[in-house]
Amino acid sequence: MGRPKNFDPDVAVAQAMETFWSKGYAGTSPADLAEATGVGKGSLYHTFGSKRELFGKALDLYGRVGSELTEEYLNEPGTAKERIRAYLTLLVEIDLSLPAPRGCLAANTALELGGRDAEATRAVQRMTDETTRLLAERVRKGQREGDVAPEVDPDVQAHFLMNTLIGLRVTTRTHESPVLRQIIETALAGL
Amino acid sequence: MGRPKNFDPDVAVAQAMETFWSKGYAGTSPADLAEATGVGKGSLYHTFGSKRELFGKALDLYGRVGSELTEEYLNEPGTAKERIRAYLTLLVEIDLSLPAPRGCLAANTALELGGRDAEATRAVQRMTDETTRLLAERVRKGQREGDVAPEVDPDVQAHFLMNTLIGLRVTTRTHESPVLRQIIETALAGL
DNA sequence: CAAATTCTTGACCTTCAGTTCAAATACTCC
DNA sequence: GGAGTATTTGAACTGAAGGTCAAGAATTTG
Repeated sequence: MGRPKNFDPDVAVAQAMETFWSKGYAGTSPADLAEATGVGKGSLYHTFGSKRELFGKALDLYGRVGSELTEEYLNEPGTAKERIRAYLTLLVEIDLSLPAPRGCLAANTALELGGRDAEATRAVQRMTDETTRLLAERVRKGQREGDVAPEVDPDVQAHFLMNTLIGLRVTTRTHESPVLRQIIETALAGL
Repeated sequence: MGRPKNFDPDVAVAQAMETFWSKGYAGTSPADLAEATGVGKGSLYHTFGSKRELFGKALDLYGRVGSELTEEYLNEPGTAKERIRAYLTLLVEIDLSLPAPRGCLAANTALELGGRDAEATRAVQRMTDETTRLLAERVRKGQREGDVAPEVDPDVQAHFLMNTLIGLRVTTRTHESPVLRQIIETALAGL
């Protein structure tokens, strides 16, 4: 009953996510969000309550999409080293293909809101933990399949790779593809 | 001639640096800067021209202090691996000892202003390049002294370590000391 | 001391971020 | 069609960010 929405909230969240990703949380104004979604400011507030809540939804979406992509990509055929290399390379190349690299929304948020926004910090932590889990799982799979040495500690290795990944997505802001490839190759030496 | 300044601009820049470091560029208001420096807003504008220019000075100072610290710390007695371990550990522990970790001003700036502020991006790039250079030099020294294998490529290794360092200073926002130590240890395996 | 110069203070201005709201609009059910 | 409900729209509000400026205060030079 009542007037039907003339926009899809899920689509709007996705568009908001892109905007937050490119411009940061503080750097995105309600006017920006209205423009990005094609929805009036008032409507956005009516639907999402506040900028912060919309951002929360955007972060959640980012986490879901990211972990899906990670899982799929890591588990295509190949050795652990090959798949993790492909995964890291993919993320870097996507970012570099953009007019302006924007890194990882989670890492950006950790830096922008870390400490000052407990909930955002927790959300970021959940995402990194999830990715770390998937990496550790993939390393274990590699050990079962014999392409990763048994003395490697999957959890330690996963934390290390996650840290490298975060670094890469900052380094894309200032460095070019060849350097990034070398970093990836060096990081994979332990596998 | 004229009325003498009743504050030291260099000190004010240092205080501004701390504030930008903790709160980010956009998150720091002229009022914040006035409070942090104990200097009136008007005076700050009179001396530094604009918030952006003050930030530029703060970034420069950060670069100078950082590269000095890096050089000294890396070149105390010990093997390359020991000294680089000590250096990475130092930075992480300093950050963790703070009420709220604030990472690395350069990395924070790369994420906050990367793309949108060409000069800031260049400044950050200069700093990372400088640190990378110092790391590469230290690896070479290790090779001369026989504690680093000759087949290691110092430049590649330095880029890799720099990337790890950047990652660490984001990861401090969400993770605890033991995990960070493991990451450092894993990253040092190539030395 | 007067003149010239530079710095400080704090009020003031403009712009915009973030949000709210009243009125208008679109729909369903009876 | 009218009642009731939900959404849209854009105007309007509040507060603060970033910056400017006129007036006065502190100094050196003559």
